[in-house]
Amino acid sequence: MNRKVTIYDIAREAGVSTATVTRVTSNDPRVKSSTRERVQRIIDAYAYTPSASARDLERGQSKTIALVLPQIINPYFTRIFNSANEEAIANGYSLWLVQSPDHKPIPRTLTEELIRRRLDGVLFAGNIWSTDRSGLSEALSRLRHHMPVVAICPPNAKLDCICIHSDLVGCARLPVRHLHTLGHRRIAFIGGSLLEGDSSQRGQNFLEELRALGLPDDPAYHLDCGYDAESGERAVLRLLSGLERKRWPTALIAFNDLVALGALKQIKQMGLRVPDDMALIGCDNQFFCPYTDPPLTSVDLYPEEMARSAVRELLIARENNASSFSLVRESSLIVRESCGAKLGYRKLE
Amino acid sequence: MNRKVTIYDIAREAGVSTATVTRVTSNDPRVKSSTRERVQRIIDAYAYTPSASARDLERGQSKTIALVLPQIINPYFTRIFNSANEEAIANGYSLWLVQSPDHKPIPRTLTEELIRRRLDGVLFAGNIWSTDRSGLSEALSRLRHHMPVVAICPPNAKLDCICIHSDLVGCARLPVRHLHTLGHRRIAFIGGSLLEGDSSQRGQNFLEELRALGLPDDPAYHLDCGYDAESGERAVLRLLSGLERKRWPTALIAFNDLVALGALKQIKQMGLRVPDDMALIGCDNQFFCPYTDPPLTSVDLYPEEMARSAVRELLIARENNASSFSLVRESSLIVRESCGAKLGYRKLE
DNA sequence: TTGTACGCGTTATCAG
DNA sequence: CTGATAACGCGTACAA
Repeated sequence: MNRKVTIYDIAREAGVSTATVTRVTSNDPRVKSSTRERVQRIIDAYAYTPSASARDLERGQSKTIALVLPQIINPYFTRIFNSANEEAIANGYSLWLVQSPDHKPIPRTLTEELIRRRLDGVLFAGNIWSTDRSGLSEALSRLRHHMPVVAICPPNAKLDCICIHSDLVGCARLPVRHLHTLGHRRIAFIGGSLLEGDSSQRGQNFLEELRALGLPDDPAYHLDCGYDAESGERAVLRLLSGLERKRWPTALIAFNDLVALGALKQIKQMGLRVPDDMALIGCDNQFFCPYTDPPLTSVDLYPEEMARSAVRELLIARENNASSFSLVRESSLIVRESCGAKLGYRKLE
Repeated sequence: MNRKVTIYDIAREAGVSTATVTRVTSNDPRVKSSTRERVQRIIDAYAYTPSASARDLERGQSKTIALVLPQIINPYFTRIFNSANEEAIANGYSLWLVQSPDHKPIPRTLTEELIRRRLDGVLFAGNIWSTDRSGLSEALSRLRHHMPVVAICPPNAKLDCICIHSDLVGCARLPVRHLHTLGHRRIAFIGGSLLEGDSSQRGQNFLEELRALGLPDDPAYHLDCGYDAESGERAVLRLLSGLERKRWPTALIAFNDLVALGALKQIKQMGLRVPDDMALIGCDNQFFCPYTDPPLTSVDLYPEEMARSAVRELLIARENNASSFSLVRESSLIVRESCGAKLGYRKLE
């Protein structure tokens, strides 16, 4: 951890001006090759590396974009990070991962930090628009004042930023239709929230789909709960213990695969078989889906593609700055065994 | 995205010097409260935020440390990130997550970038010391020249940096002893590698433990393979199909829970029951362990605590710069059902 | 092809 | 308590 060697040291040692050193480090062709070699030798000898902060200061930008996530434990977000990271790097940017807890206002310190660093953009993902998140629009508009903002979330005019959204309709329709085709009539939805934030969309669309098919949308058939496995366990227990047996749903749709994982355990624990007694469909098509018992049917929202597009939009928006909504790709149902289809199983009413 | 407002604008508008503005933004007490208020008003009105790069340039440091991971998909690394991130923030630092693929040299561009940014430290985790990673020592020593380096990895003198390591002995001993106590005599180990890199330690310790207990350390009983679920599936297939039935192991230890997940599926697919026909123990105690069927017994290495300590060491090492090895906490066996103990199951030889 | 000189936005120092 | 001014390390016109 020595004294930092600067461009001056190199210039002096090589007997050239700092401008020439810069030309060498930035591969500017306007340098005699003999000079270049000499300078490069000194650079190597001194292990000189230009300072990023000095360059950023000069250029007025950091070549970095931020990804703001509520958490990273859920592998869904991991996939978003990975994909966004790749795309950023491919475009010569760095990605900075920041966490901002769900269901809480975006901390003032966070937005300040983003601005302070003169980031070239921010990408939000994951339940941004929760109702208990006061001051969200203010935070976003303050950010927008300084850099392009893209959110992976349901289209929302209030947000006034570029929204990349997943296929919320398909994501509800696909599993409901599938189960309906298999003969199911009493279908329940667990997890997320019907009232609050982005995630409510999923539940709302589920209800609409039930109505469209003329199925009962009994309020007892949708339970709000959290987003993790434990929530899934509890939700199933609560759902079934609240209904007399003959009104039990024959199929369950979970907000995500984590919830499904918990639900699966609880269903089995209650002595029910999946899919025979209770079909189950999750969402996100996570890595563990093929490995549950039975393997979990799930909806793939293609988060990687969303993240990639989001980064692209961000980079484009640096010129043309407008808010917009766009869907990247329709979701698809990945059929495994937990829904019963693979087993040729057909529910008899 | 307006023209950036600088400290000069604020100073001029408030009729003070830039020094005073700095004093206000940095809460320096040596400012008359009336002046402070006036300046603060202007700052708010203009939404002024000091530039991080200018400050970094002046101070010669970035208040940021890097976490270098081979990947982030494996939730084990997610936990490390989370914990390191928290600890960094608690100390007033930011954490920058960087990926550098396994089994490949650390790219020159990466080390350059770390130095260029004048980071205050680097934290490596995850199979750093793989043999096919040429130039590792060079890369590390180059980094060490500029900033403290801490690695979460088995102690290794060649690395010449601070090593925080997990309890590699306990991590092998615990499951072996446990299975031995339950009556198992033919125990196999799958996943990771016995030859290459950090992960070999795990396999080596496993073998030693077998010998210590006088158990057969048949080479057929340890299979190298990858680190994910698919590897686990394949490993089991390969293991069992290579042995006549009477020589089949009665228990399996997997390199990690992902491998165990795949193994579990394959074992069941072959018509074997877990734990009755084949006991199974994983490693990392991941979130899905309670939700496999049967719930997976696993070893907890407490990666969160390692990461936390690693960050602390890093921050301390900025003064006192020496290489050292240390173990943070002993691992423990989290007993669930896949090993058979909970069921009071006892293997008869 | 090379060098000079200035600006980038802050913070720190020192003088008042 | 406040102000002037010199770094900080680099990129970039502009001049040579």
